[in-house]
Amino acid sequence: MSGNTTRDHIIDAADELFYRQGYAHTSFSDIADAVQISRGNFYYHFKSKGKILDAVINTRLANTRKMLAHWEIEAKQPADRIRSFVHMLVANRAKIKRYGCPVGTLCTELAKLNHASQAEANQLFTLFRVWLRKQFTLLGRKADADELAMHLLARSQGVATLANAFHDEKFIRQEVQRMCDWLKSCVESTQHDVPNE
Amino acid sequence: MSGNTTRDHIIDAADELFYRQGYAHTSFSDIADAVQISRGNFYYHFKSKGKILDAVINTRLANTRKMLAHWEIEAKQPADRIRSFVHMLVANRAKIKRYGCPVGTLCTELAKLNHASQAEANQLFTLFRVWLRKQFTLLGRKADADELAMHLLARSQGVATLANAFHDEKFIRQEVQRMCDWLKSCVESTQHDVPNE
DNA sequence: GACCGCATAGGACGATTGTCCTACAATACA
DNA sequence: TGTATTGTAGGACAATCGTCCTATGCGGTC
Repeated sequence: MSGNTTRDHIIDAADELFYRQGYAHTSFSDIADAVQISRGNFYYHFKSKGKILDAVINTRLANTRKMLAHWEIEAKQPADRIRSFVHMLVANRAKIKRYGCPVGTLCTELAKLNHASQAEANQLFTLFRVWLRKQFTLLGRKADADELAMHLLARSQGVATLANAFHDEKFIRQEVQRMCDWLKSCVESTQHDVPNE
Repeated sequence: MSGNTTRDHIIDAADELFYRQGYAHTSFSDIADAVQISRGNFYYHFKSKGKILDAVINTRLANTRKMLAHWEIEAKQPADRIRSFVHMLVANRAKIKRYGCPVGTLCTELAKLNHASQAEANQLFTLFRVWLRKQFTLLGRKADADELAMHLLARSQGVATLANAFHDEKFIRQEVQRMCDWLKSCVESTQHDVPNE
């Protein structure tokens, strides 16, 4: 994913392991084994485990920003952009089924640990929230854009949580269809309010 | 909550701590401090940490069954019963804001740990799922009762996750209102399909 | 009072954790 | 070739974990 320095390899391996096993349950030995590096040598690259977490979060933030920007370029219509967001659930359905949502599960875990990097992890949610809000505003729903953004964010979180618990990919497809229907009704009711364009 | 034997006190304390801090992050010392008991003495009551978890899950299952049965007695109309479920989010909003949903966060954590008690914890979800399905069936939505049950379950999970991440109680109220509106439209569309009663 | 079973206290145990330290290999520059 | 910088290996470390063991106290029953 990132560059090919040892530091980047550590971040990549930690990213994947944090996702699969959780942050607290992933030890230095786990990451060391994945990167094929000595455990003690870690502290040359990162001063503490928390610093690795911060680096992973920052990488995720950067990747998310790129993805959101890409969706804006790819689709001109805000409704299509929002569909890109919703469709992410389908695209990642196999991993979501096994490990849940990378953002949601990390934020949930850090909240329980009362970890110092909670706020930074929550920025991942904020990134999606602000972006969705922007799209709903463009849709002509300025007044309740944030509410709609949070609503959609919550629904995707719920889908990921249950798909993970019940190990059910079909449920993801089912709910994505529902979300698309809902989005359609959002657009239609807006077009009804606003006279022409 | 439960009886007043030492064993019950341990289960109660573990229940609360597992909820607040997570299972893995809660040590025997933590529980021992809460119950004011010697750490080593634990193994007289439970052979392993996993056994405590099982006991906690079984307690939660029993309490959930009681709660669901109570909701059925309290309300005759299935729509009102479902409203009881949705309203649970509002009733527990303070704790949900701080610690998320007790069921969702536990299942998510056990999935990451690949813990042996995953299936038992997921039974908590199943309990709600089956109960909701029953209510939607009574509402005359037999064909898609399970889909509607999962849909509502997912939405409450999403609400809990985001309310926790953003530390936002108002969002809970907002989404509960939306769910009630959705439920109303469910009932209305059903009455429209079925001629009379 | 002697005895027995339930309950508890406190500590030993091996393993694992995150952290830190020092010695060695490799590369670049003089 | 000699030297300095950068990266790596491997282990020591204190702390904490879940687990287990043994000694002690408390309650009844003969």
